[in-house]
Amino acid sequence: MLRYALLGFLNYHSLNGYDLKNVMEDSARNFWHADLSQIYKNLKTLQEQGMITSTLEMKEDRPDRRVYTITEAGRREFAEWLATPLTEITPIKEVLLLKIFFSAQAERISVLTQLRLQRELHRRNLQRYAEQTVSDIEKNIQRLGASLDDALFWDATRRAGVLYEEMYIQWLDETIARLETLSEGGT
Amino acid sequence: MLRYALLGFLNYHSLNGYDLKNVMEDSARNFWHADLSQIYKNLKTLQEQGMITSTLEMKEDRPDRRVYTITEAGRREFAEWLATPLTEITPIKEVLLLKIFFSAQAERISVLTQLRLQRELHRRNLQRYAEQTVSDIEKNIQRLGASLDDALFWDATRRAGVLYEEMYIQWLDETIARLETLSEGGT
DNA sequence: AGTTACATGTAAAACGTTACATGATTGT
DNA sequence: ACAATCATGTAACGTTTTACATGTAACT
Repeated sequence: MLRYALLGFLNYHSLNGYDLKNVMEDSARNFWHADLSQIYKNLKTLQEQGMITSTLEMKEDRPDRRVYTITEAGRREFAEWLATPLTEITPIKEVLLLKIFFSAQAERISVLTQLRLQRELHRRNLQRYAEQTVSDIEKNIQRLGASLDDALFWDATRRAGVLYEEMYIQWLDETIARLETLSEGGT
Repeated sequence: MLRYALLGFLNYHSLNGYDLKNVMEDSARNFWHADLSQIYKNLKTLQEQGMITSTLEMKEDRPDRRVYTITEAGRREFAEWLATPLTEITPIKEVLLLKIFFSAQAERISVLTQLRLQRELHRRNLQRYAEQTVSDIEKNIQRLGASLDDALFWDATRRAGVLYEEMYIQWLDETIARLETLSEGGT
């Protein structure tokens, strides 16, 4: 899957591995992430498959950069992926829910502490997504040389992040409240 | 992570690999999943580490079953995991959002079709979670020999599934509406 | 006649994370 | 002084998926 993310970004603009990582983190961190070594490995594979080419830029004061450019074959593969509908839902793996599922066996106070900690983390995340306004998206448009059309879709993914965090916080509040009510009477 | 899911279920009741898979699918599919071969491999590792033991039950008409039982060391490791707070949020990887992010480059109609297909899939999922009532949870309580306390936490994870799907459908509706409005004027 | 349920596993490939190695420049 | 930014990569490890292998019994 990562290969398509990389092809997608390179389809706007030629970039090196390090910058790809940063661009991804700035624009897609609420629905996709990859660490640097994974990105480098994928770039190597994509080049071997002829989807991208690279040139080494020599720098005197800074480290050399290997800049990747998408090929025609790469554009075709990417366009094909874009046009192929997903026939399934992305399955979720949510560690907190796994823990909560088994938490009848844990100390009630410990569970509450953990839920409150997660609430704080999600609250911060929500704030970040909510503050990421149109001007931030415009910054990315310039950096990648994208069009105004892109802004619409990018904002839709940002909006998904906001809704997700709002939903998550609502669930945490509900669950915390239920546990607090229980604790009043018993242990 | 899967190891803790397996230990958690075995903490209620001894089970074989095949049944673990089914129990997991029935009770945890909205936040965790694993395929059979992965489960078998993890069970092997857990046994090597002394967290579980196994006995082979010979059957005449059906295949033999290897039934796993949690050890004291296993219970300790599981309890420790339960008590350790998560200091981070589980990062999301959502393929649909990755596609939408790049969809300015796709046919508008194709994007709409894909969003509508996902809406139908999420609608079905929501229905399933909403219909999974208290009686279903009671079934699982009996199957695993769990307590009524567990029902509270299991219902909380079910509720998380409902909220997630409602949120997802809301986002799809919003995004579809935005694209439809755009299409009225232009291409 | 074909599929699903029951049941366990191996092998290979794909995907992802963590640790290590290197080293200059810029900001606090 | 210390941390962060810039920059690329390898090695080892860990996780997950897919394909293969085997075989009976019950259901449609």
